Amino acid sequence: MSLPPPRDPDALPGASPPRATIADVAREAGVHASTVSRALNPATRGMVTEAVALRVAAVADRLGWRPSAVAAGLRTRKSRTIGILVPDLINPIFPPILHAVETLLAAQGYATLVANTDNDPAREALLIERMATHLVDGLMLASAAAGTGAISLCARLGIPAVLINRRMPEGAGCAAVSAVTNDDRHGIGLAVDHLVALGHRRIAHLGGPEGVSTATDRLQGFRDRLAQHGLEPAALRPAQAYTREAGRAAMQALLAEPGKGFTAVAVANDMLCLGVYDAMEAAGLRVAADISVTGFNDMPFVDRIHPALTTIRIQHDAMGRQAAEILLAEMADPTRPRQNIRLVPELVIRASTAPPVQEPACR
Amino acid sequence: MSLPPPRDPDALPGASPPRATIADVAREAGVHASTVSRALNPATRGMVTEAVALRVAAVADRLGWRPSAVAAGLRTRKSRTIGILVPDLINPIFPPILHAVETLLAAQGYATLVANTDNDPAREALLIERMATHLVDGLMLASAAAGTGAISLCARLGIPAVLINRRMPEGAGCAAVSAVTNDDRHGIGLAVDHLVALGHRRIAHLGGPEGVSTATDRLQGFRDRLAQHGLEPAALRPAQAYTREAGRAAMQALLAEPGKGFTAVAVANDMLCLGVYDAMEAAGLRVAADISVTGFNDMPFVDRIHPALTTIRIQHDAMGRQAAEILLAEMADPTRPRQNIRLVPELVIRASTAPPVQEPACR
DNA sequence: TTGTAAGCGTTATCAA
DNA sequence: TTGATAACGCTTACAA
Repeated sequence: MSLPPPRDPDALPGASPPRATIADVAREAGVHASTVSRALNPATRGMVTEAVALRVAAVADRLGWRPSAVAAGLRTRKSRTIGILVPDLINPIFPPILHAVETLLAAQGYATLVANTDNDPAREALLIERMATHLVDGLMLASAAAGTGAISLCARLGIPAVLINRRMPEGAGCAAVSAVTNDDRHGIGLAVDHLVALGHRRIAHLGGPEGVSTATDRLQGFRDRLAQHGLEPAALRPAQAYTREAGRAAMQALLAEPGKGFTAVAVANDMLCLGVYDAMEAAGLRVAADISVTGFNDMPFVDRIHPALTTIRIQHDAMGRQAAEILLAEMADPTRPRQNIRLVPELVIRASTAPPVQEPACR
Repeated sequence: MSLPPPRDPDALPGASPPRATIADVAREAGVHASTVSRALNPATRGMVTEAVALRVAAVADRLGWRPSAVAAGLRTRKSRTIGILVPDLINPIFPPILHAVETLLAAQGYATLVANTDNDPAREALLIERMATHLVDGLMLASAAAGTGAISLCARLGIPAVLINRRMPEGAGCAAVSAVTNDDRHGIGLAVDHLVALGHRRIAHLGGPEGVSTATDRLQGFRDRLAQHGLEPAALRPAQAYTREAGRAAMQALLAEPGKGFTAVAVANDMLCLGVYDAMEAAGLRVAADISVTGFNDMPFVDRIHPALTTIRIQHDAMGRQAAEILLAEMADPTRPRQNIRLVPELVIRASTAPPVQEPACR
């Protein structure tokens, strides 16, 4: 690639020269604009003589021509842009997913538009509308809580969409949209198995916010696996959100419940666990020694918290990558059958779980 | 807002009805398209009679009209889109910045295009070109290593840009681009003061990758403050990158250096500290008890690692917000003087620092 | 293989 | 205040 032509030295700083257009290249190369378009577009290069293609490319290069995705998009109704909505970028499980998504899309020539919904359905709808305005070719929703209209909004707007780490409730039009999630039921089951194997019999569940599919699945998986061991939940409590603060509050409430002694708590996600640690510290209880704690996600650095968290490792990367691949495939062929991918999680045993004490520390 | 017209029940799934355009609205409302444009664009609404504005709005609403940012962008050469380049989304200091940026920009009606450079200058250049293709109105660079052509590329492309958490080296055309950074020299100085106050005299520095402005500034700040205390660095070592693994490797090297006993190490960032902890554990050394460690950034959850990290808290939010504000201001007025904002960091004392032992654990 | 011409949806300029 | 017209930069039937 050569440099663009030297700038007019008299130009105001900030006032850059007008970009070369296809018409400019056409004039310089002595061919028609449509020929330039064909020569410069990799998909249509074959329609043009090798010699012409070379000459046009050289001229384009010399003039510093850059394609205008905007002009092309107006004509083709495609922006080569994909939007991704996340509930909360601060939650460490999303950056790895976003990283995987962006990397895969960039390799395919797509730009990635990111927005935070902050768990606000109204904001989510607004952002989807805005993305539609920008003519995104597809949308990845890591934010759609079951029951909100995000998915039907996408359908109305004619935007292909896939869900990441969220899925539609069973039966509620599952087939309408593809989803890539963890096998949350299986995952929480691994935690239950581990706790039971350690000897725990009185196990509580600190769940995610109600209505979120990950929370629902993990709760259900918890109950089912416990039942398979012939046990009942010692206590159940949803957190208000997947935040450290909500985890602290929920754990405090759990500890305060009368007559609900438990020796272990299976928590719906790692972020909540940080709050659980906070609440236990405040209550003078030791993690593992007094109450065993399991997390979910194996988010970065939980191997370095104290005590290191026993948790369920999910496949962040695969999640982002697969969702992006499915979206691209469905964009290319809208009749393609929808997919419901469940990635298999794995148990990571660290130091936050131990055999139970004889007397429940919390009763 | 009312619903768009019901879809044709015979339409293929995925084949949504063509979106209403301004021309459609004009026909239905019995006015000319340009009038519709004026009525619907908040900036020009005043040019049109109240009655007409109302009628047009009603029709637009009924037809489910949405503006096409693409068409408008082609005409106005503005996309209402801002790009942000980050070196590594996985590094936890970036999500909060990105969150702040996206929130502020969304409130101003801008969409945010995100891309990862993975610290690769070639990739960075490519992504900037691609963003130019998408006609971004401005660019936020959290990735520009001093010396790479990113800034001059933006200038050539005529894209307003600001740096976040990075700045141009002194004298190297500082004035050309605004930057929002931490006062890194002051920040590392706080760590040095704290260690000296604890009684440390043999203090090492584990720095960031060479050529990165944060690394340069922190190194310089370390030396300067140490000199003010009448001390020499006990040892200096740059990490290859701001990663846990690079931190581990650099700490191993530091521990292996002959005759360089030190009782404390001021590390250039928290991520590196995780590796420092790893290396110390592997070497059978205790953080704080044997060697005190300070970090930089106060990234999420370092209060929960063991021992809790003494570090320098930076203003992530303010950084993203201010950078976005400056960018918007410079987009509005390109002649606006460039700004070089340095945010003031603060020392957070936790458990990774303690008075030195008499005999250096590492000599 | 190349040229012609129309059009994507919006906004800006000019005239009425 | 509103209407007519052109233009933004590119793609794509269709014609040559």
